[in-house]
Amino acid sequence: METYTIKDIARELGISTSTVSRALRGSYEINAETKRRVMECAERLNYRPNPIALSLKGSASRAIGVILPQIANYFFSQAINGIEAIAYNRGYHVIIFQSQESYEREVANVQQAMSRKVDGLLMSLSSETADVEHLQEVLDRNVPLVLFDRVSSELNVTKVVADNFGGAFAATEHLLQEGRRRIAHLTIQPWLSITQERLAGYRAALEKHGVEFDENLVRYGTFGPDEVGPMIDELMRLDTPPDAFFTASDRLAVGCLQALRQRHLHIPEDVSLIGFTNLNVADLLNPALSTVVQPAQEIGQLAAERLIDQIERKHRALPIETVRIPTELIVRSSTRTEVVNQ
Amino acid sequence: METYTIKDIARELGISTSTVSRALRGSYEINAETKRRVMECAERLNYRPNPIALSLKGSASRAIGVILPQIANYFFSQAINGIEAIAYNRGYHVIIFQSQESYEREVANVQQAMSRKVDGLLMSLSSETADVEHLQEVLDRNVPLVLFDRVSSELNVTKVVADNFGGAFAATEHLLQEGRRRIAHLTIQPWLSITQERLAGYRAALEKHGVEFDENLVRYGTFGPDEVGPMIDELMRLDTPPDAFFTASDRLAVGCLQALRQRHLHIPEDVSLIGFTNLNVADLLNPALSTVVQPAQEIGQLAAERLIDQIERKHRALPIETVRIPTELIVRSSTRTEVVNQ
DNA sequence: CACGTTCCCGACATCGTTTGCACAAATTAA
DNA sequence: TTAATTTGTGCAAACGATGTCGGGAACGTG
Repeated sequence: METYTIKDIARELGISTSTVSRALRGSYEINAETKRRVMECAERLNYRPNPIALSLKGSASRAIGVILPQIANYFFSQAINGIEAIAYNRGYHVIIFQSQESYEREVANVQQAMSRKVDGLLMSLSSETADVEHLQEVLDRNVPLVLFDRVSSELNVTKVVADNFGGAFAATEHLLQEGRRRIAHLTIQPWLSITQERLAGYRAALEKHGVEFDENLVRYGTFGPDEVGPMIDELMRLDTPPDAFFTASDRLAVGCLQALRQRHLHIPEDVSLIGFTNLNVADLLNPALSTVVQPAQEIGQLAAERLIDQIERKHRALPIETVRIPTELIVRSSTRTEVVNQ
Repeated sequence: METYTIKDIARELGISTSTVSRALRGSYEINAETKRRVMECAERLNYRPNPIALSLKGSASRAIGVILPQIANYFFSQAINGIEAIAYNRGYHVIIFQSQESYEREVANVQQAMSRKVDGLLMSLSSETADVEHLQEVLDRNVPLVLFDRVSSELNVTKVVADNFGGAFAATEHLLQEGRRRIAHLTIQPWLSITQERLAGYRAALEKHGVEFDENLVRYGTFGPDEVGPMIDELMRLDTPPDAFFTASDRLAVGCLQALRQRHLHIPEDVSLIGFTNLNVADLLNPALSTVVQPAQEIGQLAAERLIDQIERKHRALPIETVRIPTELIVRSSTRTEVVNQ
């Protein structure tokens, strides 16, 4: 099958390309009969407008760019599903870029997306991203931008996030109610919004229950597969070692579970463990992992909806707001000291 | 920051756009001094060529398209990582499309990718895809195409796959050596290449060990979350019910584990279970899941390498071949009848 | 009959870049 | 000195689609 252009239709019908163009987009100033013939011919040749040419002209590309740290991550892959679902329904294509947690690549991705003329951008910041100049440029160019999950307070745009404070508060309070007092918090880079909010929730719960905050129990990092173990060893060597772990990400929760088991620390007898995760096999783990679940798919959906709303009503600026979606605490064996039914 | 074009440079320097264009790409027919001035100016304005315009011209876009069933899948997300790594090293951008296991969307994705002028296409077929006409078109347009994992025998292109036969053979033989005789095989759509190869490996192992093949023990399907349970009930009601399950995908392995546990069937005492999966938490499950591991990342890498080789040596056609990568059998508690050390 | 409208439609410029060709100036050869 | 060649540069077309003009035909109105 060839690719036909508006010219082929014009030649076939012996009319000009402008007429074809207008007929195709149903302009009122084209004769109904001409329109019909053009439509028929386009149908017959299986004509598809060339989006590249359209983009060159500066019109809408009906594509939205999604830039996020990495796809191989339960939270993000589910968020993408949410985004795709909405975008598809509203007639947009989704182009996905991974920053691989690298600032440099994030900047390159933004440039790619801009120069491929996406109609809008959906982003979750890389963990290396400290300044947001590259996003300021996006705004300067008047390209709609919505941030989700990993957002920046320096940017005045619509954001969609989970209720990180509430989730962390609930998790910590749950551990406290189970009688834990030395709760370690393993989390990611300190400058990320989600890190700060979760830490705040953790501290608030401690305070409410009269447990003193001990910064020795909080660890930040990227935590590759081999780093979790040593860090746990370090924590367990403290004068009063932790009796519970609250981790702030998927990878940390799994890495922590693995490391604790390798060290023959029993969960939840010796220490209990709760994660902030979207792992869909959390209940099949050994022991079943208590988690704070973030509605990843819903976050993706809402972010996509806001973005497309902005794209389509570009004239009348939509209000900028931060949408905060509740999280859910699911208690399983890894934090339950009573009899376990599984 | 504005976006500058070749015209701006030309105006700034009082020369023509053609000269700028040629200077930028280092044409031998441009004065060294002119070149230097152009380079300096481009540098100063932070000039970036507009890829859209380049694509319109029909030249390389330095982007490759990846079309696969879904991202939220351990195998595919790891494969994407492999693809990204290679593409990035060789200076290509990756544009990802999900077919969501829908033929219709796969076709739309192919069209999108073609009209966005990707330099090549990497694909894993949706489970609905029975004919490959839409891919024939890709070849007709002379766009390099490499298939991975879910491939079609009807297409004469380079393919990168796991050794599905060998993996299934090893898994089945392992179960037989553990004394199992009624091995159920839960698999996906029968027309997919991977399904057929795995089934063949399964049969070959049975045959080698003198166990008769019973087609009642083989089930095909898409298996949504609620379908695995009823199917297991059905199998367990057979005159001689299965004493082992061999599943052909990530989702099936997890779904099966969940369903078996809900039914209080003990693993591996009552039935044993082995999966064909890339689940990175397989060893943390309860019980730890034996698996045939496919080197997903390596498959992605090899596929990307082959594709880029083809793109860059388009003139001299590279040999078409099928690369088959060995799988690895990892035995864990879910199939081990002896004492379990986990 | 002259002029204004309306209705359809085509010519042409445009977006940013590459490229074939022409052409002037400078250099070399005869 | 004249002709031929080389060197460096600009003009214009092309890619596919849109949009601004403006023009021809048919009609109505004074």
